[in-house]
Amino acid sequence: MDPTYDPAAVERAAQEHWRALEAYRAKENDPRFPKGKYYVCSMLPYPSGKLHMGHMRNYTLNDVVYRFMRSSGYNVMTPMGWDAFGLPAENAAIEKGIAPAEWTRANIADMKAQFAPMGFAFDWSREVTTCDPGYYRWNQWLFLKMLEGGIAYRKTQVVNWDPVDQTVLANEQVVDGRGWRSGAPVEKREIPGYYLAITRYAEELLDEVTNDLEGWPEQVRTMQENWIGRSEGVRFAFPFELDGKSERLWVFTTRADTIMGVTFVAVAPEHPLARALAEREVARGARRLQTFIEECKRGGVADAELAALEKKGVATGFFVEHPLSGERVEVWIGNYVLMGYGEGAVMGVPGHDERDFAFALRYGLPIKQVIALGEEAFSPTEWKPWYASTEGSRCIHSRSPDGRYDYDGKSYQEAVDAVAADLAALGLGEKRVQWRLRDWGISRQRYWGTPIPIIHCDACGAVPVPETSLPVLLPEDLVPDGTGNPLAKDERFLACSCPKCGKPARRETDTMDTFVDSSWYFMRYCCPGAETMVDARTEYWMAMDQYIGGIEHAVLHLLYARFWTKVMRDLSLASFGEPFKRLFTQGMLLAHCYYREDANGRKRWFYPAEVEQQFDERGVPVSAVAKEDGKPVLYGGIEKMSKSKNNVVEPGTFIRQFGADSARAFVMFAGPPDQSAPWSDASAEGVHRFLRRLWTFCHEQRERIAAAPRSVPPALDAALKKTRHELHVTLQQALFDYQRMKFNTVVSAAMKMLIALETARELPAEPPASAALLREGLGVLLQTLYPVAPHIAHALWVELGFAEERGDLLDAPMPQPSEAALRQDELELVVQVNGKLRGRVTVAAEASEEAVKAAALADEHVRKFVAGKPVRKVILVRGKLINIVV
RNA sequence: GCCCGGGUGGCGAAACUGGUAGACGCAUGGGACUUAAAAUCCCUUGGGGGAAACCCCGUGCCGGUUCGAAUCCGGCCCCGGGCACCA
Repeated sequence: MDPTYDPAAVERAAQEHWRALEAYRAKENDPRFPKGKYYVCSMLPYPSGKLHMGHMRNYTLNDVVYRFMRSSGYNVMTPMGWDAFGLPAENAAIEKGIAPAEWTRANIADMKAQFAPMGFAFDWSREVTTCDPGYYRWNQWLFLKMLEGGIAYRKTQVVNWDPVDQTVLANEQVVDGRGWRSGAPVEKREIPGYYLAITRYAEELLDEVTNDLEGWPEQVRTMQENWIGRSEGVRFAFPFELDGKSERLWVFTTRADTIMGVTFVAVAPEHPLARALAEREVARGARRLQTFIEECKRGGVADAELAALEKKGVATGFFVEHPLSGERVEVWIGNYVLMGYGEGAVMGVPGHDERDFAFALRYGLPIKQVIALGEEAFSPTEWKPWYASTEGSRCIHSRSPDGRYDYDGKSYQEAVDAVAADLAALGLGEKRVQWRLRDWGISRQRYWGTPIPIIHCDACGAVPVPETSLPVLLPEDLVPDGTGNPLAKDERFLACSCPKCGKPARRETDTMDTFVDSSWYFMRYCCPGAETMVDARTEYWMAMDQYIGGIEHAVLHLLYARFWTKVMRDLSLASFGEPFKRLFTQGMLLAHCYYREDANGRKRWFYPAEVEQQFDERGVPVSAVAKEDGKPVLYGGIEKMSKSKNNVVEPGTFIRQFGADSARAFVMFAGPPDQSAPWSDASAEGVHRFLRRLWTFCHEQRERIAAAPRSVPPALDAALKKTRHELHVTLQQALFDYQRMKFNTVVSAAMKMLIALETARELPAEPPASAALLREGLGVLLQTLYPVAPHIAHALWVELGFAEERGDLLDAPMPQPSEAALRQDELELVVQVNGKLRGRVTVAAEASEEAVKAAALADEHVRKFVAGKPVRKVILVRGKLINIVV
């Protein structure tokens, strides 16, 4: 055994050992694992080319779960793949002039090589690359099935349009309302596209996320619930006449109880009525409405952008009829009304809706109070939150002029019911459940994605590509130039014949949203090489037992994957409707950043390695200087690792110096895995010191351990007993923390175990008992540490002879705390007086309540604080504390 | 703007269901070893007061519930994630 810890040698040897065994190759129904399967998977990475410490943290988490579950007796499988389609490859192509395919494949090779030294337990035989035709053909195939089943359909969508580059822009590519390359103001443009009817599954998606997904974080469940957004309300119509025709303007409201407070209606700029009124106005020679609608087209389509807009509107001078009061209500066009939600029109009740209130104040519209809450005073100039209250509210001034409809005195629910019934009787409305969720638009006017398998024929229209002609291959040699979609300029791709009539036709040039790729890749991992989309092996591994990924995917990806799974279930491709039993959302890895500003205010960011931090005598960081010139740099705080701030920490250098185990252990130790944590070289070296100390200790003790008895004798002296107690309490906590995925405290536990054992080394106990305890303790320590730092654990496990006795660490069962070691004869209790800590007493474990009280009151320190005052109450918390209230 | 999180020493954090705030680690200061440095080891380290025993204050801010609050409730401030074409 090498007396000094050489991580490179240790890691090479351990990896070679497990490679030779093909240790991570998972087989269905493997008889070695009677507890059954366990499928753990991390969200697949985008192959950007550079692996950073953030990846390291994510996949270490995954690996720790793998190893812990395997040590617990499960047939564990963990795969890896690449989310290979997407925008960054096109951007790289524009910048470097190389085809996205080439760039992407080179990146994958690079990243795979960078993964190698980390020792992750991936079963690479299951690798999925989403830009491979063997994968994306099934996106196309399922899309065709969805078309057949009516789940996929075509309608218009609104996109960001760059008028200079003649290109559709992603929201990300719109910066301050302008195209990021051209700088031209972005416009909204309507174009046709394909949609998937996720709203058909809204009820089920909501119901299951609320009631069934108990293994999911509460916050993600809440976010999805709110996203799906079920609301009960009333859909009703304002009748009107236009050009002699009777028409209806439909709206949806959750506040039908305020219907008598309507003083205007607002429609979206894209609403057919808005267009009709604008055209009518143009015919009369005015362009006020047209101008406003044009104005609303400015800017992008991102909801965050729209929501932040100043609420503006324009009166149309056109009136509709209030369905109950019969009053004339003016139609406005409002920039805040979304065509995609509800009916694209809303009733305006300024008295009881904050947004309408502000709108009415701005444009001098009447504000009518129709709800009262107790004695609260209503002011038409100042908004108060109770105006929108539904609890304890009563309708007032809610009587139609003809007296036919009267809701005065009714509560929220009574009024809603009555209004809905009255509208229904008129045939002008009914109760309705409205979803916030919108159908999923999957068409992208981009090259690097799955081609949508449609052929456009002048005679037959949009014709699906026959199943037998799949996959529609994406040409891999095109180089986008930032204007338009290169597929639309590629004659080889475009030219085809209509599957229906055989005449020359054109291929659809839109590709699919990359969320399609990530909606089912985890099922494909289960069945490498399958000739169908999925097969029986998928049924074995799915549903996934533990899914791990970033919180940023809480809604979109996770909702789409759930939807996709349900569609597959309904097509009899899966027996399960929910893909992920347990979900863990990991936090980001952050890093310090440093900069200097030049005369023009431009920032130059320094790599952390170029900077030296200086501290005052109390350890408070005071300033940082650049190593190159010794002059100060400014501290930019702890930020998300990004290229632009030069604070991306790459694992390579650290691993070469300190080893993968140190890097793995530190990223686990840095903080709770579900929260963001900063990378720090100094702290990481601290973890490395721990591993080195462990190695040295094992080396020192190896002969004593070799000669030690295999089990700890039942009778131990007090000092050994105490050490063993500490060890097993720590083990118990570590096992609990493994289960709840708090791996930071697992690393702490391993450190505490080493401290306890180092202390035990000094104990003057009789040699065999203390050697036996050391042996037991190191065995426990190595197994506790193993999932986090597998290589060093493996090496020491072998060196200390555990492998010979108990087999390979991979499959050695996790140790369990011993009841005997956990038991204590005496307990130390904290004594509080009026809730403040005033003393401690040691009592026998099974001492009676009376005896404990007596002991506490006898403590001289406690007596000082009780000091003759009458004891009003004594609270005893078993095994913890006693509180004396005086 | 809307939805969801988070805020504890100089720093990363711990405290499992309301019960000893700061485990474990980093950094800092002091010391040992060394010709020296590195490495290693030991001690100190929330703030204030005190010679000491010990006392007071302290978990973003304000208020409440409780024998007892980092933890529960109400209000506020700040930071982060998402908002449907970044992945």
